Amino acid sequence: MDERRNNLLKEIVEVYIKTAKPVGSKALCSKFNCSSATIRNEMAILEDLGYIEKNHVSSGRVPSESGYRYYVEYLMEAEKITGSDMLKLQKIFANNELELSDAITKCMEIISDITNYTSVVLGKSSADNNLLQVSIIALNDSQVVAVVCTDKGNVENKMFNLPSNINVNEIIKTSEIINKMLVGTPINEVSSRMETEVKPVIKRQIRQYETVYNIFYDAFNDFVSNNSSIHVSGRAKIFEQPEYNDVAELKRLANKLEDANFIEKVSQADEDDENEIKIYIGDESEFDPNVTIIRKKYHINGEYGTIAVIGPKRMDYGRIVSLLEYVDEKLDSRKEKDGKD
Amino acid sequence: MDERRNNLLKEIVEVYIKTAKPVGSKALCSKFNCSSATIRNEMAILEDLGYIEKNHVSSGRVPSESGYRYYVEYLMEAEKITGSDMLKLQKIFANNELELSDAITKCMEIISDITNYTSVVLGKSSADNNLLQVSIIALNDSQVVAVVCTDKGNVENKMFNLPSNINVNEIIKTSEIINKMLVGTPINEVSSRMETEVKPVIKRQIRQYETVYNIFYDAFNDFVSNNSSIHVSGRAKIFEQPEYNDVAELKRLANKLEDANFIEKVSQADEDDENEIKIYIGDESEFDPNVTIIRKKYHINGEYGTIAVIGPKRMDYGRIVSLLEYVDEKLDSRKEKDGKD
DNA sequence: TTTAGCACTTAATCTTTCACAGTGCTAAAT
DNA sequence: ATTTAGCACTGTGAAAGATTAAGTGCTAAA
Repeated sequence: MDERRNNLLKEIVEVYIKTAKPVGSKALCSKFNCSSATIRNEMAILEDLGYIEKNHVSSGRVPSESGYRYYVEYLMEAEKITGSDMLKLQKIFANNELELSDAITKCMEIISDITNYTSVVLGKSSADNNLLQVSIIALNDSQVVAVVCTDKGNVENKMFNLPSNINVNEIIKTSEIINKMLVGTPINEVSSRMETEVKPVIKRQIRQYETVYNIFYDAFNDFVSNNSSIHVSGRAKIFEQPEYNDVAELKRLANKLEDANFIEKVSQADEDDENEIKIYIGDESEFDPNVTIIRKKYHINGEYGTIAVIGPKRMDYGRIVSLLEYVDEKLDSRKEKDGKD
Repeated sequence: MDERRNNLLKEIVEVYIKTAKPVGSKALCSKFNCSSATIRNEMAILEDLGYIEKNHVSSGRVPSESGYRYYVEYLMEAEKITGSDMLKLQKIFANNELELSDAITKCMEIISDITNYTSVVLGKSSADNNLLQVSIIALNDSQVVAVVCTDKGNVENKMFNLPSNINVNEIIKTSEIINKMLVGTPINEVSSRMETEVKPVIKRQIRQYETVYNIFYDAFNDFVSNNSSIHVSGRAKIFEQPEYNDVAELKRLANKLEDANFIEKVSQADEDDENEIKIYIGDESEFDPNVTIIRKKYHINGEYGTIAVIGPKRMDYGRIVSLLEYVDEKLDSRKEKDGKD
């Protein structure tokens, strides 16, 4: 891959990103000061290398999946966020009242808005949270609410109907035992410590210990499973992209975006590096062969999360990366200012 | 409108609902034991009356908005829920573990699934709830969580950063005052009683009373505004309907279903009768001229809500009504069994 | 290596044709 | 007074061809 060939591929990818139309040899002559025939020769080589494709024998070229991959890896220039993009996001961070997690959501809404891609915020509050206390609020003789609170201020609650043979006081007594034993325990370890350490203790002190135990066990489990928030913005925005100018394709994607485990697939960022923006092109996304997902982990105040943008493979990589970088940077600086974590 | 004409309109509507294709005169001959010419004569009259329409001069007839209206008002027969439909919903109510509000959501998911329409559950927990207690949980010297709990077991929480000149104990003291004064107050009246009754009291007893007051005021306000849940099922299901076999129409609806205030428009059920299933056809829906919304209010355990189904105007009115009736009935019986409310 | 030239390919668009499903109207039949 | 048969007419939709535009690959010369 000599320099001209690299530049040619770069140009093809970028023109295609901009126009969504296959790129022909003529269109590139002027840029490279040579004839269309020369370009064609080079294109033939790029095609042999698998970086570009033809839709049919006489069509212009379109980047292939590995073409995009090569582009983001070696050709894409670090793009600075544009002034107007920055301006729109700045407004959000200017407002210090906004809680950080709301600020993230708002940012992604705006990104979705200005780019016509779909964006996702997945927040997982449970990680890095330690149990602060579990309290019992009695509604009446037969109903109680268990409220679980962590040291990071995340709260989750669950209501229970008590069987008639269980007294509210026993529940409260149990909660006191748990508080004494488990304060400070990482929230996702609480369940197992309940089983191994707490259960034997309350077995001795509480009459109907099985039922009582289950109430608390359920409440903690609920915490871990419920305490994640999901925000999808602009589900319909992505349909504005010209690749979805087709009923079948449109329905297919609409269904996928609706699918319950869509979030899961989009945000399997567990293995992502904490500090890196990752790009998953087409099949790499494991969500849909025709989209690209760009995502970044974040970590503020004991809330782990992922922000992600979903667009066509022909998405504006440079712009999205610059936008996500900006958001991330702003979050970092706010985090420091708040002085927590 | 003599009987034959009524039956004719009924048949046209029902055939069109089933086939989504304009209904011609020939297709109805056998059903009415007369020639197509006779049917045509009658059709011309129905068209003059505004109940049916033609797409073009030589097409079959399609019900008009007022045709559908007339149909649901006078012609539609009370349909009994079909066995297979019932079976699918029964599974949900068989599971007594499920909380009622979850059961509703599940039901609507299933309805969306089996009918290919979109469904919505809007729950408003705040109505009919009375304040049980507000508790303060201190995370550290500068952060507290206010937990508001109602007698129906609805809990909402909000975290606050304390300014350095405010002591946690003052917050706790305030919470005790509030609890003493306001227990049992309907949750949506709490804000105003805070202003008129509580504020003067804490003004005397608490130093930085303005800031402290605002914390609680905000927490209560949050309760009222946050304590509504929205579930939309099968946003993409409705696209399977043949009327959305067109990119522009599909995008239009996708955008509307995405729109933030879509829920609001769909569920403006305030003026609906508590016990009646209401049908809003086309423009009547105030959401979109090309859809019908069928909805029903529900009211269980201090949770007001609305369930709604959104489909094309050509939706299966009888079936949806029977499904919603069934769900409502089951909710009622569960409500009695639980013995609350 | 590059380029001009040319034959060839395909998609896309437009036009024409044609059958079909349906209508409205008239005049005869019941 | 209704109902019906018959017929001319109309818009749709699918199929078939014609035409154009964009772009390619290859060859041979520069």
